[in-house]
Amino acid sequence: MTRVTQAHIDARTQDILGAAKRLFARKGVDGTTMQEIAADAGLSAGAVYRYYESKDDLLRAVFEDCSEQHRALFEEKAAVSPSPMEALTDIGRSAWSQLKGDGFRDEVILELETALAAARHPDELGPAHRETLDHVVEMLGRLIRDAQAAGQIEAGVDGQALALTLLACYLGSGILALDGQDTDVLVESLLHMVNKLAPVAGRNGGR
Amino acid sequence: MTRVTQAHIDARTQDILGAAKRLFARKGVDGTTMQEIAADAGLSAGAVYRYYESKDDLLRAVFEDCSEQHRALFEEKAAVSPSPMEALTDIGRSAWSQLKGDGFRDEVILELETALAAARHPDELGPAHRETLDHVVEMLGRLIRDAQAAGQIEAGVDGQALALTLLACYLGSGILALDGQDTDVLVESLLHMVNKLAPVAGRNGGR
Amino acid sequence: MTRVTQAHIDARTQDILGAAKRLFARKGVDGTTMQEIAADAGLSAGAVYRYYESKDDLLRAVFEDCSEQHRALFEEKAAVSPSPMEALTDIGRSAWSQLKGDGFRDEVILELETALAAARHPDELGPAHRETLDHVVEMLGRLIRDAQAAGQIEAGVDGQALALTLLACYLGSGILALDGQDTDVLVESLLHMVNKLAPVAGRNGGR
Amino acid sequence: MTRVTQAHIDARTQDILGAAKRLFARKGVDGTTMQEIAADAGLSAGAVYRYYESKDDLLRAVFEDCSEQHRALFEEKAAVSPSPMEALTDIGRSAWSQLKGDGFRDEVILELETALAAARHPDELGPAHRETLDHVVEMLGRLIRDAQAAGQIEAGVDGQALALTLLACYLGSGILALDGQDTDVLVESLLHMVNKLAPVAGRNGGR
DNA sequence: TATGAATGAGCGTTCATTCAT
DNA sequence: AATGAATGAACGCTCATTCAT
Repeated sequence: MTRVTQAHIDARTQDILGAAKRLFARKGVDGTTMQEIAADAGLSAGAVYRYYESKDDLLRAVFEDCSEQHRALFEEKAAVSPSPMEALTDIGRSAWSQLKGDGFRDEVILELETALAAARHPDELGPAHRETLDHVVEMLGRLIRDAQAAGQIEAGVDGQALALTLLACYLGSGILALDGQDTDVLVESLLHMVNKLAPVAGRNGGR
Repeated sequence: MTRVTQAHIDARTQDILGAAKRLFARKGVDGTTMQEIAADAGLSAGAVYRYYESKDDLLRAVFEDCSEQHRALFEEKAAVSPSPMEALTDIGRSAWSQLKGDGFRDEVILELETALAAARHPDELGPAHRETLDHVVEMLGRLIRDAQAAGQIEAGVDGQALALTLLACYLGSGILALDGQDTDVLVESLLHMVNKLAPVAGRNGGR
Repeated sequence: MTRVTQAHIDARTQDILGAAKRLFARKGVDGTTMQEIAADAGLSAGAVYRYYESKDDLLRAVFEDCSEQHRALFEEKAAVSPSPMEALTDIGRSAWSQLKGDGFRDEVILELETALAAARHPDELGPAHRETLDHVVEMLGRLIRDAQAAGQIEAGVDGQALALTLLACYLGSGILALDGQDTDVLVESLLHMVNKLAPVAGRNGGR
Repeated sequence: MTRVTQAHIDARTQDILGAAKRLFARKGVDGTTMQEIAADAGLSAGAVYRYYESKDDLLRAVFEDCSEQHRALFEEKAAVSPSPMEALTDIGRSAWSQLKGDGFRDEVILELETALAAARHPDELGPAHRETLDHVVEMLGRLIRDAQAAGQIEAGVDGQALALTLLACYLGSGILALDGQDTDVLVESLLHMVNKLAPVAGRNGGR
């Protein structure tokens, strides 16, 4: 009998989540009050608790959303490219270009917060965080193995290790980007190195 | 001729700083009370304020100390090696091996906290953080240029970009290490790639 | 000719009152939310306010209902018995037997709550509470005087005082029953004493 | 090295306990804020938490103190009297006379609150409350048995039941006293009945 | 210099009550 | 008449900081 639709509830939930992400990123989790989140979401203090049980619960939702975003970022590009190496290149360029986007600064900060929280609460948040990272590594690893099968990367290369390296580079780039460093040149440098991993014969190509 | 020597004061100051680093890393800055820091340092709550004006002041000192450590980590190894490439390799191996050390977990966490704090307070903490990173990049860049001069790395490589890449990789490895990922294979993979940057003639050897 | 009949309204009012009594008794007045009462009565949060102006208003109704119950408890039995002494005995046994009934636990608790509320708000709730007690005392007093007139209790006994004593004993038994004490032996002990109040001649019978 | 003695700490603890008892009794537990308790005890809001972990903890202490008081009330008089019957009489008169004392009103209210709390939280508070009551019953039972041995009360009387009856009467008198009823005549009425329990021969004297 | 009791502002959270639908 | 989302004041509690000793 209520006029309030599920869509409305979902919208509010997203409003709050968005406000929380924005504020947690900019002022820190402890530096953000529930009042502020509510106000930012256009609600009164108490109303937030209809949608999230507690600040902790909200924080968990933010972390989850964050992981989802990161997972999606790498997922999308994986399928479309014609060759594995091109896919790798595309993913790299697109991932790094996001780093410069205005809205992405908050995502990076939240990824760091997530990592910290996971490190401090290994039992509650650790598994989820690790799973997210594992997922990305796995996807990259698969791409690398494909590239090896296609003769675009030396067979001797440890695909898992390389995947980890690329991920580490991406995460670290986030930190550097936060600091205002120019990370555009960084991805080119990285891609250059990856290209050098092509088998010599293959690189020399059609001679 | 006070009874209290400067040495005593310095020792106390270090006690407090150490306690703060340990606790900030493990429980978070806001999750740590001044009481706890004092207790951990063997002092009463009020005594801390003789050494640090405020919690913020103490936090600043922790960040500074942290930066100092990172700077030193890369500095040491730079001088001793016979060839630039070997120096690079040494630095990489030693930096990454530290990541596995038990006590280093705290350092990594604090580095992330520092990065976050710098991102949130660009005016107060940003410059110091950026300077620390710049310092490392500069040092690595110098080494790379030396390696290029010595014919160990292609002349065409952008030294600055490569330095950034290596640093990003190191920072990201910290996050992965926090998560329990094996970062030993990572550094080998990275060094392998760097080695591939040697000029073709050089790599092809005596032909 | 509204669709909503008075019967419907009354039923709702009773639903709410019942829910409030149950919950107030079990969780305390402050420990019970209007939401809970509404839910227990099968209504939404806001609907309660159509029947009771406020929580305080509802509480007042609960107290009143409670007093009514107590009054009725003693009233019923008073009329039917053939002799005053038997009436007294009947009332005692029936009152005490109720104490053991499962549903009566809540009534006892609410009686205590009423007493407390009356003590704390002598002006608003005091008179009503006192009147209820007075009513019972008066009824018992009348019975006792009847018993004296019938030679079943010494003429010298202060009827008012004895009535108070019996009431006190009943109220106290509620507290003991709440604690799980066996109050069955209690009433027998009390009745035994009351019987001893018979005039010596009467007790000795025809001598 | 502190100037603050244990005596000072104890005094504060008592201040707070006293304030809590007073306020809990007069305004109810939920109607009393920690602020008020602190203010009444001459402290700031936060200071209370040095002495009591939480409001619940403080409430527990109030209940305990209350039980202690009740226990002591019956204990004292038990020893001094020459004959068991006289002891019983003394205890009765002294217990009831306290009921009229100004400061005792609060104690009675708190006893009711304790009973309610025990009824609602049987696992946490129930045992302690029951123990207190048992203690009093036991003491009265012993006195009654002594009186029986001394020929002052019929051997046929169930001592335990009589003890319970006396206690119930006392507890109920508290409620009546709260209501402003005159409980002085009540105790006399009760003692009169107890005296009637003397063996007939004894009461009739040597004949 | 060191202590630790005290302060008090501020936070997360609850819930009686309102009101648009 | 009924709903239930929203309000917002108020509470219990924490903790950085101060200061008498």
